[in-house]
Amino acid sequence: MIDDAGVSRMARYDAGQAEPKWQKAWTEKGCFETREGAGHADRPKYYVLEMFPYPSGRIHMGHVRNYAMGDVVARTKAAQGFDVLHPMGWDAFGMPAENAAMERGSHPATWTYANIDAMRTQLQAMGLAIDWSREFATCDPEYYAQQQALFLDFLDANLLTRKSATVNWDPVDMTVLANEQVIDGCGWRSGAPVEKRELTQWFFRITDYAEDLLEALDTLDGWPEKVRVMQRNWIGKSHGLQMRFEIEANQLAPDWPELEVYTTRPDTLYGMGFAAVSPEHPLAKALAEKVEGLTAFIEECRKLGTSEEALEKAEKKGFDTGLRVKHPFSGESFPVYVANFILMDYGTGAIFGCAAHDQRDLDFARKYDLKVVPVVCPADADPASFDVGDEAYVGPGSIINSDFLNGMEIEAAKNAVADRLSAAGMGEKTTNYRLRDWGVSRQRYWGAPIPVVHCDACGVVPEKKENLPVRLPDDVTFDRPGNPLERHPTWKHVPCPACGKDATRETDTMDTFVDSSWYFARFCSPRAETPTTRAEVDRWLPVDQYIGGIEHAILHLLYSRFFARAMAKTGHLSPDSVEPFKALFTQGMVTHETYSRKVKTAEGIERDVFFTPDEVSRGEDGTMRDSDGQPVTVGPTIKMSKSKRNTIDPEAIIARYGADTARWFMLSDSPPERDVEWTESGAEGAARHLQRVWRLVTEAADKIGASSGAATGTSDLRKTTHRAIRAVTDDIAAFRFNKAVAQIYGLTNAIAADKGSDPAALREAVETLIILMAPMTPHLAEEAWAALGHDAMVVEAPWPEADPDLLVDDTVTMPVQVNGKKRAEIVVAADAPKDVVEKAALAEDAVMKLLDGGSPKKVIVVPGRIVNVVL
RNA sequence: GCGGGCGUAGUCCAACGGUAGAGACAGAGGACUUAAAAUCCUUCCAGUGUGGGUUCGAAUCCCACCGCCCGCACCA
Repeated sequence: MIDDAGVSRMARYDAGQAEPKWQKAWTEKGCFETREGAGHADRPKYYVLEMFPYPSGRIHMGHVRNYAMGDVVARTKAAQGFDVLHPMGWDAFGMPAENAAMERGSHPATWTYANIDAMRTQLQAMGLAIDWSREFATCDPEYYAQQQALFLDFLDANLLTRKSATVNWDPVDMTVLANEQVIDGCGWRSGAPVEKRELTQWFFRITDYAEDLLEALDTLDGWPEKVRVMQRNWIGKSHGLQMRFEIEANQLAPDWPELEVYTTRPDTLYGMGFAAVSPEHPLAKALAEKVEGLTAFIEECRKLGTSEEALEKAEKKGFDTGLRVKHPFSGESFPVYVANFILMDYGTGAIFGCAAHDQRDLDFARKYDLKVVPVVCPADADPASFDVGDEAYVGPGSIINSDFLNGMEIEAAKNAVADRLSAAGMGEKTTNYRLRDWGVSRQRYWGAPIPVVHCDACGVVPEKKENLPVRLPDDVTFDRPGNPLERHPTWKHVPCPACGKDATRETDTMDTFVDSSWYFARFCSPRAETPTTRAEVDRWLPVDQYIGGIEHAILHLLYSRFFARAMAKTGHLSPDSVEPFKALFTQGMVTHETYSRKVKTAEGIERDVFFTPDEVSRGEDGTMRDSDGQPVTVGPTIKMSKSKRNTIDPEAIIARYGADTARWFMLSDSPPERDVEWTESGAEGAARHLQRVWRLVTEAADKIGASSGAATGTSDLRKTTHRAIRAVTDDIAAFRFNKAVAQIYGLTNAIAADKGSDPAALREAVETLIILMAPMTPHLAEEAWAALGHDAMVVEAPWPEADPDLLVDDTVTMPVQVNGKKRAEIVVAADAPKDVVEKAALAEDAVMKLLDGGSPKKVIVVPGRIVNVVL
């Protein structure tokens, strides 16, 4: 940027100089520190929280957007008289720190805390209104000590269980994953296909709360419907029947007199064609020892399991075990298969197959030539001839081919079957959930150690609370895969807390999602010697506004809801705080164009090579790579990502334009829930606007001088000012930051266009502009506020109130439609009665011409809005 | 396949069922300047994805279809 002559250089707003100055001023005055204890109990509380970052080392534009939004809320609420809690911390445990340690031969803590320092500096450069005195990282022993205390309390309250289970094993990260962390059959972090393993693990009993977590979703009206739907589906409640089939006498499985299945369609019991169990079903395992080929089949299923399945569009495969079950009513005999499409995780891991009314069962039956009997007949079909082809019929209808059920509707038939089976002691109605217990054991170092000891004599013994924290040892190595805690020479050898004999520590650590499931509560009293202090959590929780990415719609948000319930049960939270987040806002992503070229590798494979925005320039002939002057392909606008190299570094933007510009641009244009595209021209436009505001303010400061009388009258400028107050206030409250920004542009334009307003009205307009902008561009606002002669800071200024008298007009311009088409405009008094408005409309030339002397069929007058004349 | 969302100027986006345009970006012209930058002024551009319906009146409500995005996905 070329510097200009001295005069205009003086006039320019220098963000690089102003921003650190005001950040220092805020910090010195403790503007954002929220007091504990009595605090500001006279003021209503407001807790605003953005999802805390993982300390990867650098902030990205997604952070800028997220924290800019939260900051607008925090600053606006503070100006509106709320006692605001707006803290920040670090979600600091997890695999990347271990990976970094492996690569660099250093310690995860070194890497993590260095990253935290770097990111704190970057976040502070954004000028966020954060109470940094409450900062903590989840890897601080002070934090995980309290998490271990929670774990022990949960254990005591039967909220935890230790059980052997088939778990998802990530072969790359060499650790267990929760169901929620398996995406398309692959580990959420490593992307490697997940394997099944049998391990003894700690589980939080989240399924005990399945019904509560589901029902309470209806009360979360401050949450996006989308997220509630996703959680509802995840919990996956279904009503059905758990029933038992008698297994016919055989040599193969003499210990198995019956097979238990779960069904939501007991009405189709007479349509049964086969029974099937999961390859992981105990019966399958028992049979595998005796039935030739079954072991191989099960092994094949296990391997295919999850990854290829998606590609191959799930071909149904089965293995006839030779076993047969008896129909409970007809006595008919049906084969039992082991089938690859039966999930062990759901229901009982076994089904009865009704081919005619379930697509999967039909595919399977056609393949193995099994019986297909339609038992539900649609209303418009002939029961005598109704049959299915290759498409199962799943719609409503009446029951056929089903003995005592014939003629019933589906619901009645379900009940009839359930009644008869339960009377015979062969089944009962059950409610089933898709939600599984939350397995939290991880075979990793960089996590909170699970505070239990294994003793040969006493079994699993909880560590004593006074011995917390169970600290991670510092002297560990990462030169080999696996868990360093396991192979540490001394760490795990401890006396049993119960009997004092030699025993072994648990070497598993907790899933990092545990860390983030209660940090919002810890912020209320971050230095307490207990996990929470009731006075503080009772004052602050629930979080009034939580802001973060949609990617946490299930995992983090569901776990946190469970944790709040568990903490309430163990006395760490009020029973009123079981919903930790009163309102949730999920912001969109930050996107950018991509720049690439097709390049052939040595093997002759064509692939894309990407370039960063810094490496290319847009010219008249298209977009070129600077280093070689050759064109690049401008690709789709997608989420900023390292792999596509379409990232913009916030630090560079702040250095170039200032934090206010970055914040302003992030809030402009796109609605916050939608994706926003970062463009160079957009950023420049934002910077230009801030310069313009600065210029208007300094010009106005000259005009206003020292005059300080209150503005009076009803000038256009005053009306515009007060309308902006109303609109911006409403827009910010409703998370319509893009509209608030547009309103501020409107007010800015009005001030720029204003010629003759009196100094008082001009002062009012300019000061309003500054205060309305302050939540978004706080540094510029302070600088401008000072330029107008204020000694106090704008953060201390109260939010303005709109004067209702200035929001209404005396007269309004109303369009006049004839048959829905606009033909004229009339100007009438705002409170003119309908008949006056009607008369004025009908007196318009254009209307009279169309009326042609006749009288209208109807005249609709919407006061203040429109007149429609119907001929 | 199921569920949710979105389609409005060249672009991003506004519009209680009531004049399609608040605002921004980009473009064009002009002013200032030796020139450029910066700044200021003026200005072009769509009738709302498509087809129906409800209504005095539809971008908005309803139905169908098309396109894009996001979840979930053998859940018995």
